Amino acid sequence: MPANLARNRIDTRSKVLEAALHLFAGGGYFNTSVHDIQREAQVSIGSIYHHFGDKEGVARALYTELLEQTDGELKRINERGGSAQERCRAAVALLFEMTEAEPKSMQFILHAQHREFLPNEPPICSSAPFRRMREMVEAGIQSGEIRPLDAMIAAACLFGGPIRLIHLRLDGVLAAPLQEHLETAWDCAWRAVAV
Amino acid sequence: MPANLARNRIDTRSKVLEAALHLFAGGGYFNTSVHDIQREAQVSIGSIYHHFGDKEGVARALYTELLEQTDGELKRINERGGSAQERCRAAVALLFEMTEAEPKSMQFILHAQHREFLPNEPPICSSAPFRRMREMVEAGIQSGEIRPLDAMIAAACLFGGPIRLIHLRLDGVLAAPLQEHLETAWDCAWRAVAV
DNA sequence: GTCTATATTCGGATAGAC
DNA sequence: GTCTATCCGAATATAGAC
Repeated sequence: MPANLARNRIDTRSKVLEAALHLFAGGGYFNTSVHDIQREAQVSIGSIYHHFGDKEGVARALYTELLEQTDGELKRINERGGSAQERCRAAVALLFEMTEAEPKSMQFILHAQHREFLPNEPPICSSAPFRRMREMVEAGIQSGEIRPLDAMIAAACLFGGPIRLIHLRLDGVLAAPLQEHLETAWDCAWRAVAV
Repeated sequence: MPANLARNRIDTRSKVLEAALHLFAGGGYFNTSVHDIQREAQVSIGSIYHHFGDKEGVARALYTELLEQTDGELKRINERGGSAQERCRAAVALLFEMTEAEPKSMQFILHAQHREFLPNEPPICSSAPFRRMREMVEAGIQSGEIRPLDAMIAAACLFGGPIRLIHLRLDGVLAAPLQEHLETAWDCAWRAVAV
């Protein structure tokens, strides 16, 4: 396959996804028309339908792409080894960094109600990244770092505070970058479940 | 004003709101048409526009009504007195009870992205109920029950876990009623911020 | 205040040339 | 693979009788 052909294909595809992310994160899926995406991406509407089938296909591609990316980062944290505490803390740090570096992505992953426009997707909390975070908590329970609670409950209690802060930041309620709150937030989170 | 006239007016209005809540909570605002509401409420579409102006008006009425109701309950908790710890715990218990008793209301208040369809509303976290919960936390900091953190951060850390659990329950990920997790969830939450 | 019928806009999706 | 022009259904909102 000629390189420039592949390049063009990728370019169009990613131009669409980038535009869609921008618009979905800003006004939401339903307030964004395919015509809006087309205009923003500087691509014809025919191309969008050619690549993604329908509007839902754009959202689905974006969703799975972002989740896979996030899951990859979490996987790397796990592979670095260390205690459950260190891994969980690194996960929170990662989410905070992502929120500051890619607020739109975070907005779309965490803040949107996907089931309203991707009816076949399972709830976000049973997606790969969330499962992986739960696994970290399970490991912590096994190793005795975390109190012997139901893993699902413990994960909610551990990550609930940090996730709440991400929501507040995305809503513009918190003025300062999340990193400035990392130490405090992590301290609180860990106290909640530590032995 | 004749009683039956008032009755009818209230009946129509509340029939519409109940139907709208059902549909909004089930499929979301944008997947619900005014015709759907009309059908579900057994009311003419003209009545809906007469009472609420437009579709957004229905959502707004529902939203403010539910928030006021919730805020009223929280206010009563505050008026009962007691330590900040007791009040905050009562707030969590209230939210858990509401989730089980009125899952649709909770879904609509907590889970929906209101800014997508009520563009003029402030974010939910700056609404009256959330403000009131933050005030409870501030009182706890004043009284020395809670560590001297930024009140916004402390509130997020304290209520983040329980709110996360509510989300999980509404998504059908948790099988058991939230009340069964109240003791554990509160214990974790309080450890996060207690002195 | 409530109803039915209707207007109008808009947005998702397709056709078919290049 | 990309483009433009077009179709068509759906959904919001209104008109106007009762």
